[in-house]
Amino acid sequence: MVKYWLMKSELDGYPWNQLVTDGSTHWDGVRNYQARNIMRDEMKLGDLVLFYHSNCKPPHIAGIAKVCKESYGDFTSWDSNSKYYDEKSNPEEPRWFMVDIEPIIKTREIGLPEMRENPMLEGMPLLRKGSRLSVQPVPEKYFKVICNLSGIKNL
DNA sequence: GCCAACGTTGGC
DNA sequence: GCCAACGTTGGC
Repeated sequence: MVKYWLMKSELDGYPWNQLVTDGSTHWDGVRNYQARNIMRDEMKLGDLVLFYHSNCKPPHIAGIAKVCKESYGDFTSWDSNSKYYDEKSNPEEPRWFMVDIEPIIKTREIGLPEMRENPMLEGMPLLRKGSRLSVQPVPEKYFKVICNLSGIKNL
C-alpha cells in the first residue's frame, strides 16, 4: 500500500532541480523526533513524496519524488565536521535516520496561497496553523488533488 | 525583520 | 513531572 508524504526543502538549500541533477539523494539533517520517526518507521520503498520549497515567495510544491531507499542511520549525525553532528549518535546506535528519494515528475508550481484557497485541500496537514514538520504525511485525497492541479494523471 | 507556534533544555 | 527560558522554523 503506497503512502504519501511531503518533504520540505529550502529553495536556496536543496531545490528540486538539484534532486533532478543528482538523480537521487539521502535526506540528511532532520533533527526532529516526529519527522525522524516517520522516516525511520513509516516511509517505505515506492511511497510518493510531494517536494515542497519553503522559505521563498510564495512557498510551493515543486515536484513529486519517490522513496528509493528505506531508513538507515543519518551518517552526518556522527560526523564531527558536520553541522548536523550529534554526540549522542553513532553508527551502532543511530539517533537520527534518513531515507533516499528520487525525482519522478515536476509539478506545476503550486503556491501555498493557492492551496489555502482551494476548498478541496481543506484539512491538509501542511495548511494547519503552525505546521512546522519538515517531513509530514499527506492523506491520499489531498495527494490526488495536487496531482489533478498539476494535470498529472498516472504515476 | 517580525513573530507565532512549536520543540528542547534544565532547574526545581 | 512541571514549566520558564531559550532556540528554531518558516510564513508573512
